[in-house]
Amino acid sequence: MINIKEDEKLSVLNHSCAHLLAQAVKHLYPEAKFWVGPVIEEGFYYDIDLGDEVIKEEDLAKIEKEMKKIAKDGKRIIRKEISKKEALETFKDDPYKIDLINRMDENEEVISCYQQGDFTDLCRGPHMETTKDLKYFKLLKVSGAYWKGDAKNKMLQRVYGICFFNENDLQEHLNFLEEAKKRDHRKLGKELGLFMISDYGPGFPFFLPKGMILRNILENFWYEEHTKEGYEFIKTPIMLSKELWEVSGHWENYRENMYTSVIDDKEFAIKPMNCPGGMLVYKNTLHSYKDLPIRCGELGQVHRHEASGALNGLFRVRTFTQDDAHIFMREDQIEEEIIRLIAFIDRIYKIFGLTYEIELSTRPEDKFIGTIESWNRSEAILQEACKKAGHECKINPGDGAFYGPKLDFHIKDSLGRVWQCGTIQLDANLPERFDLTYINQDGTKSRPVMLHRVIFGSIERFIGILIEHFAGAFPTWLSPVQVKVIPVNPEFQGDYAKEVVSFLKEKNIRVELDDRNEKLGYRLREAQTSKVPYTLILGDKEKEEKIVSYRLYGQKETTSVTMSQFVELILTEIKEKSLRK
RNA sequence: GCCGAUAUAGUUUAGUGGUAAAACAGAUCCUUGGUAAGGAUCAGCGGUAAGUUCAAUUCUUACUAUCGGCACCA
Repeated sequence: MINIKEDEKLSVLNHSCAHLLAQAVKHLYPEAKFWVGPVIEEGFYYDIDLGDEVIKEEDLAKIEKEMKKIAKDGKRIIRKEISKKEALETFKDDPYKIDLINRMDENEEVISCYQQGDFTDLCRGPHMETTKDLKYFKLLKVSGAYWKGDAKNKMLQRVYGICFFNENDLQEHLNFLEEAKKRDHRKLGKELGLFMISDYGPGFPFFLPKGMILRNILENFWYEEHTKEGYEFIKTPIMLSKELWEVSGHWENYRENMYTSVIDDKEFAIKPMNCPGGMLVYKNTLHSYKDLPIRCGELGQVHRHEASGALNGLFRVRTFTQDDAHIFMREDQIEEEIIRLIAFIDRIYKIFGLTYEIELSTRPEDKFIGTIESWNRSEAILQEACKKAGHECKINPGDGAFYGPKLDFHIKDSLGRVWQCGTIQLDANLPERFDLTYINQDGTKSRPVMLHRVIFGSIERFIGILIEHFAGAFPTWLSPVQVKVIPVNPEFQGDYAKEVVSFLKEKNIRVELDDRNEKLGYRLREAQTSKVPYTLILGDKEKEEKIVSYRLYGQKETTSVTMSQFVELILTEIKEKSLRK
């Protein structure tokens, strides 16, 4: 996927296109007031206040037409430098621009503007020389957007677009958007029978039999890998009393997202996170310094009341299963444990063919518990460990959890889109709140520190990402159906087909027989559209010679091998968790 | 939650102020086929609730859900 922001020339082009958009909007809606029009990874947008008027999807064509007209006229884009006073005068009719000017640095005495024909905009630049260069653009969508990104503010209208230097690049980008649409996990999830969401439970997904196979494989894989890494496992209750959430700080900091209920006059909350339960498990027994680190994993189902507008297939749901674990350590073990964890996460992502970047999210401005000193210390430790693990680490200020800073893993899928999945959160606060201790060599008590961490993030979201990443054509080890067996004529080779099916089933291969009275071509086609990795075609030749002819997903030709050769081939592929070519 | 759009069969869509259509999928049958799309027959539909109207799937309103964003976030 193209990142406009990272390409200097494309950035300038798109920035100029944003001005062109504003100019066209001004022509069509003279009352329009303008906030800002920055370049983003996928093009540009402009935030506009139209008073009572509304730009709708169908108006975009009209605006585009006006933009083309202005561009064709090809006015020069002229930079002007004026004083703050002059600027306040020039933009006196636009309160948004006045706000921008007043927010500027005291010592920034000279303010730059860019003029093209009848339109002048406040702007640092740089810009293209003339509007003539703006030929290959497309307006993509309109929506509301809060002024200054703050939900307390008024909503402006945001128009998104993208601009390229030639028709080909533009077309390529539009094709990419089409491709992404085809891979939409909501669409594929429906087509492949993986999951559903009912109107009776918005944000509460149902897993269907095929999706359940995928999910069970992922969970078993998770248990296996964590066992190798020295984890032990627990399951904690979904619902716990209000007092617990008061101790953990969730009642104070997270309540608006929690489902609560009164039982026998006592208030309870459904867990939005697994940590407090994990704390209680730790406290259940005494711990020696020799036992640390304790790595305690839980595939824990949490419920969070997410805003209705945030829901999106499996990506944003109201109940999901975190592949959670809490690691309790001595202070001197933190760094080593984090480095080890980063390597673990790296190994897991590689198996799926996913690349990633790490970001450090620091202390939120208002909602946090603990002291600023302890936050600073934790942030420094995370950053240092990340560096020592050989990874660069961008800073994402103010995005930490309320109990601690975190390293976030941003996964890049096969289309180059980015998703946040894994996170490692360093927490010195909850051990304090829950008064966790361990016994030292000299018999005194010390406070452990803990890590919260997930690798998939949520099983649901991760499955959504995998669906889109693989476009529904999962590697064989993950495929709900691994082999489809099709007798050319069920009447003549049906028995042989059944024999083959039961043989494969014995080897724990997930196999389906298609001996419907449908044309061969039709059944083959269906095997392809259901994205099954292997289709076995069994005719008289195969039956007589006791062989099978297999066709790989996405390929036309077939290969004939003996049964045992085929089993060996597929079992090796499953064992090695090979990615499909 | 906010801005905007959408809601018709299992799915994808068409169409209409006079009582709903197609394709695919499904069922039964004919066709017994080496890389989908021959035939016959059948079954199935207007998110919910109000309002306007002689008459509403069609117009209006509210609600609900979904989609594109914003805000929030695993």
